[in-house]
Amino acid sequence: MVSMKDVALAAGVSQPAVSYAYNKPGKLSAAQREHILAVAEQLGYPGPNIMGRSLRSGKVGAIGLMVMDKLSYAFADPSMIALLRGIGEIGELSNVALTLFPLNNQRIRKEDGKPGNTSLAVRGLVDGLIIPTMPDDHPMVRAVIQQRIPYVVVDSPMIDGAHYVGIDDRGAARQQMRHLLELGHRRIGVIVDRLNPDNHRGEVDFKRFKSSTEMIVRERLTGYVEEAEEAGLAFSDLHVFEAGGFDSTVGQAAATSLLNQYAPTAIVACSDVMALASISAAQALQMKVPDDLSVIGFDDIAEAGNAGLTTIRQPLVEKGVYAARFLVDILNTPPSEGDEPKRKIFQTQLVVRTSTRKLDQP
Amino acid sequence: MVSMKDVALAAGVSQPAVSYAYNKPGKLSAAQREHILAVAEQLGYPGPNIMGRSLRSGKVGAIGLMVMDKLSYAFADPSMIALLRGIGEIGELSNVALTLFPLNNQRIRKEDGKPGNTSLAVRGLVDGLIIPTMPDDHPMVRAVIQQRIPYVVVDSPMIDGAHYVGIDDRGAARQQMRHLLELGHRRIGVIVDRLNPDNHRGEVDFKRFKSSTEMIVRERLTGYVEEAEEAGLAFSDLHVFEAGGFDSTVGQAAATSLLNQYAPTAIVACSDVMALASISAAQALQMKVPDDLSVIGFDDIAEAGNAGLTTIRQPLVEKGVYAARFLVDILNTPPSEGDEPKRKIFQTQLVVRTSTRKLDQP
DNA sequence: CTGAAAGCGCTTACAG
DNA sequence: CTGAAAGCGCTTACAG
Repeated sequence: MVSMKDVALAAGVSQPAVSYAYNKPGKLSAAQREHILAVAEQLGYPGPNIMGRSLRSGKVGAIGLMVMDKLSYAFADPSMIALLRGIGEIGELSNVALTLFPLNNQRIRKEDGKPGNTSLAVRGLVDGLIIPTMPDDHPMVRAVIQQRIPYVVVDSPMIDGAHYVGIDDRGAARQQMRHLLELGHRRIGVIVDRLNPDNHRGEVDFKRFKSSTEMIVRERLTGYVEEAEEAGLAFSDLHVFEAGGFDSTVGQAAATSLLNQYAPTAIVACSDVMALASISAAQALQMKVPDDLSVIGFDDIAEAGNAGLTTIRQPLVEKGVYAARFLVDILNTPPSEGDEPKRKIFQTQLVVRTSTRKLDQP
Repeated sequence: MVSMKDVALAAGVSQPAVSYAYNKPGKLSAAQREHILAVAEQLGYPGPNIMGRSLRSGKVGAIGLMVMDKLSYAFADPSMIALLRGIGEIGELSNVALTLFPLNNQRIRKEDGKPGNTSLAVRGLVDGLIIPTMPDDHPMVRAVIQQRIPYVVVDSPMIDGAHYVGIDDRGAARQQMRHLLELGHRRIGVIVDRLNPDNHRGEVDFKRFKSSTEMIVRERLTGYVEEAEEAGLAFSDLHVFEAGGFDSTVGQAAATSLLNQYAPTAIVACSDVMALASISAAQALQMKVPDDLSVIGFDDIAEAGNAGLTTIRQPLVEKGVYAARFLVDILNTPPSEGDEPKRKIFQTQLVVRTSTRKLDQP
């Protein structure tokens, strides 16, 4: 690998002169600069090495995205893809690379409290991080804060003083539930993806609901319960089922259990993926949507429109745009005392399609 | 930022001792090591900094993916997403991060040949690269080769001695065309996404076909032409239209022009996105698929199944798996003389659904 | 098992 | 405008 030293030697100048040729053209005469670059070209010198540069300057030129679970799951999740598209739009404006960190790769502080390898491989590889939808108090998030890596949270966790992009999850969830109640439904089932990252599947009792570490789902479920209570329904009337994951397969399993056990007339799902899985499950049981079952989702991903799914629209791509923009702003502006954290709470919107209908009076 | 030096000072040991505590436990007594790690913990030392480490060791712990065009386009492209899923599956096994480099961000060698900034920001940020579907002789690919960054090509360009993952594009394309010919179609239109990255749109003449820099599309088009010629049709009988991009919008525009100008009974598309766009265009013109128009795609993305699209299935995810596996192997095995480049050519398969049918005899 | 030295490639004060 | 020095944080021979 040819380095600045080699170029300097061949050009008959000092090594810093080569650095100036690339980074501070004003410090050199035009002739000197051209000579150096010509020699570099001839030697096949590829330009300043990022590692050397960033060790000195502290800047890398990449931003990172934390990914819970496996990377391959993330790329299978439409709402994550939408977020990535949004981040990508800003990333390219700002000329940075985007690095994805699957968290299940990272070695974290040992649980037993003994001194262990607390390494977070993020450090040094990126200038800042976007943290989307992590559980409360995840050790990785603690590590990021402790290392003072600049970061922006999308959706969760809500951290005091952190830059944040999200929506009013509880309010949107109430709107979801209200829609079904207004259509006359009272026997309503709920499908959530997961309340804790422990892959638990099945019916959710009050205790598990309250102990949830996933803020987004907990907030939505809280919204469902609040809205239902105003209509005279208790938590136990709702029949909440947890899929234990984010994909269609586990969603269908959860919905099948729910339908078999409680025969609801409507299902509220905490994501479109879960809602579409519920529709598949219903169809497999020879039920027609919306004639035999109303289903409402959350997100308004592209497939929702195709499938005629009634849902809550949230600006998935825009959230990525804002998160990336916030992060780039932070990185370009040295922090000073009294800085307010940047916050953006987007509006959501009920989109009524054909998967929900008025309950026939018996 | 607390560094090894600080930890060493506080622990009363040399700085290399701290390094050993993290990386070569055998070099220290257990007591010494525990003491150092305890002090590190107490100081909030986050572990060895990647930049410092990689400057010495030459290893980063991340692999990169080159992305033509904008990052946000890539995340909108189902076949790119599938590739990413495959790469993700291996990445997590090997405990590496995945960095995406949008090429339109990268500064490349000036076209005029004058000495310029030839920087490829990739260097130093990743240990190796996956290069998917780039034009022949792209300056970025040349830069990668010149800098001796380990890389694996997916689909294109075909480079002598390069590690490679792909399919038999020409053969698969012939199969596509053969399917329509066997159904009796003779007035056949072709929709390709793009033959050159110059955003040209419209009908493609023989000269443009031959000057294409996009190997994959060129190969497929060559397959169409070869197969058609065996059935007595010339290039000019095929009415090839170029969308000038990869998304549905430009695909619909191209298909609309094709349908209006030549009223074909069948369309061969070089991707499922283009095929589905063609179906939309046909429907907008009050044509029924397959009654008035047969359409065949390429890729077999998820939407193809839902839409009943006849297509060529290629293992999109598996290509990512192999590319990542190849790269990880290369990085873990020092290269030696006489190494054969790794190659994997996957089989493809015609999947007949409901978007194609036998041409009614007039 | 332990410590002091050298150096990875670079940038940035600093002195001429 | 130009050059020599220092140092970013780390790892790896090398000597004890």
